Order: sequence, then C-alpha cells, then structure tokens
Amino acid sequence: MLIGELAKKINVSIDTIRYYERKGLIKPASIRKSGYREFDQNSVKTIHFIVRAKDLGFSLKEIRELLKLKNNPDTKCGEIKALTEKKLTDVASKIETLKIIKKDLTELLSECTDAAASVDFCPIVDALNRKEI
Amino acid sequence: MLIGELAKKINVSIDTIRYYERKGLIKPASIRKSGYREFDQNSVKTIHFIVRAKDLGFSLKEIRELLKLKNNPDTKCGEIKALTEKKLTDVASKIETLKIIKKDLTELLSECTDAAASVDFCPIVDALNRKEI
DNA sequence: GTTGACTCTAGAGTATGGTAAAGGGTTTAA
DNA sequence: TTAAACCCTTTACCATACTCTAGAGTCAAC
Repeated sequence: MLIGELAKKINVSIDTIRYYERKGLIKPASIRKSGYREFDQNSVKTIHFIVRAKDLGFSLKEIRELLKLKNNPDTKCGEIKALTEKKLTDVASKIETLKIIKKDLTELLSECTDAAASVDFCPIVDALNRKEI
Repeated sequence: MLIGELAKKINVSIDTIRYYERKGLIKPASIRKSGYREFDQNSVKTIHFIVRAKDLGFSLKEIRELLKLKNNPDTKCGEIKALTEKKLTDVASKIETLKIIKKDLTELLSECTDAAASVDFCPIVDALNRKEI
C-alpha cells in the first residue's frame, strides 16, 4: 500500500509517517523507482506499536530503541523490561512532582477568600512574592 | 545593579534574564546610554516571582499574564484566582493521565516473568503489538 | 592607557514532535 | 490525453524555554 492508505488506516498524517521514517522508526517495505514508498502489514504493525508506546509515555527516541530491540532476535525480554521499568519510574516521579504542585496550588487557592479584593491584597500574589516553595 | 549581579543573586543565567525581557516578563529599571541594563530590588522580586510561578507549573506566557494582572491596580483578586484554578485543573488532569499510564506500565511489567526469554516471546512487546490501550 | 571583566546585539542552535508550503513528478481512470 | 488525486523532496515553521556564539563596546582598576 502507499503512504496515504497507511496513514488513513492508522489515523496518522502522511507527514507524521515520513517524520517517523526520518527519525529511524520505520522503513518502507520497498521504494519504487519513482520514489513512492510501499508499505505492508508489518508497517501497519510498526505504526501501531509506535502509537501505543507513545500513549504509554515513551519518546520517539525511546521507541526507536524499543523497535531496535524488538527486531533483534538476540534481545532478551529483560532488556525490554528494563526500559519499561525506567519509564515507569519516570512516570511515577512526574506524578509525585505534580502532586506537590497540586497541593501548593490548592493551598494558595484556599487562602484566597475574597475574589473582589484588589490585587494588592491578593494572598496568591503575596505568596508568589514571598513564599518559600 | 547590573545584569550579572542580578543573575548571581537569583541563580539564573544572564541569558535567561534577557530572554525573559524579550518575552515581556521583566523590564530593567533603567538603561544606560551604553545599553547596559540596570536593575533594582523590584527586579529581584519579579525574577523571584517568575521562578516560583514556574515551579508551580505556570508557563512563561501565563506568568506574563500574572505579572500584568499583578501590576495593574484595577485587577481583582478573582482574576488571579481564576488563572490559578485553571492551572490546578491542568495539573490535576495531567496527574490523572499519568496515573493511567502508570497503571498500564505496571500491568505490562507484571506480565513479564522471564527476563531471559527471547524478545519473540516478550509479553511487553506482545502487548504493544496487539493490546488495546 | 591598557588590561580584564563585564556587557551589548543579533542570530543561530538545542530538544521534542510534529505541521505546512513550494514546486514538481506519478498514477489511474475516463 | 488529460485531469484529478496522489506522491516526492527540501525547507521552513510552530511552541517551549532556553543556551551559545560572534563581534563589538564599556567600565573599573592599576
């Protein structure tokens, strides 16, 4: 199939597929003399893989690594697992950071009881000016 | 004080301060004929404000808005509060998304019990290939 | 008056993940 | 054969938040 059909099938733009190719995530099954890329069912699978890994928070760089491992018969499952564990750690750490931010924002909001007050007496501005966060 | 002193005081790079100026977040108290920027205690406060708001997840664009409100005597506290509430919503939503990702990653990892297995039988790869996430 | 530290502007580069436009070639069906 | 639909490459652009470079000017001290 040509790039347009692949794009439609996965609901991804043509430009995105070409971008993934430039980034080394996918290769057309073959290329015509005219330059037209031809893709097959493996290409469909690969793009699906990319989309799903992206949904799980992997960067394109990390996905390229995953695909390289996946396509190497010498790869052990543990290598994939290690990358996944690292990603889990990253995600967990981001959540913790955001939770702290959430708590701080909630505290700021709770201090603001008079929405009609002048900004000169706004406890949020006040806190941003002075508070140790 | 000159830009170097301000930068050292807040532990921010000179380039960053000039960048903030270009982005409309801060203005030097005065500028010499030579072009040298001069800053004062207000500048110190403003940079502090920026750093703290950044720590709370506000973008530079949002911080510029906050500073504009803060410096306008007609601003009501409610306007600041609204921005803060919006940011809290954003943060809460990010946390929820990450939690789902975390759950999915944890599930994937729990399926992988044999790190020495070939990647051909890796449940994680398998899941990324087929699973509906 | 000269040295060294500091500052200036303008523009380019970095990373991320694309999107868009310009200008031109290919395919397919009527 | 011609027109529509599709594809190609190259390059530039978007947002975000800086960071760095080049080349030149300024300032304070000695």
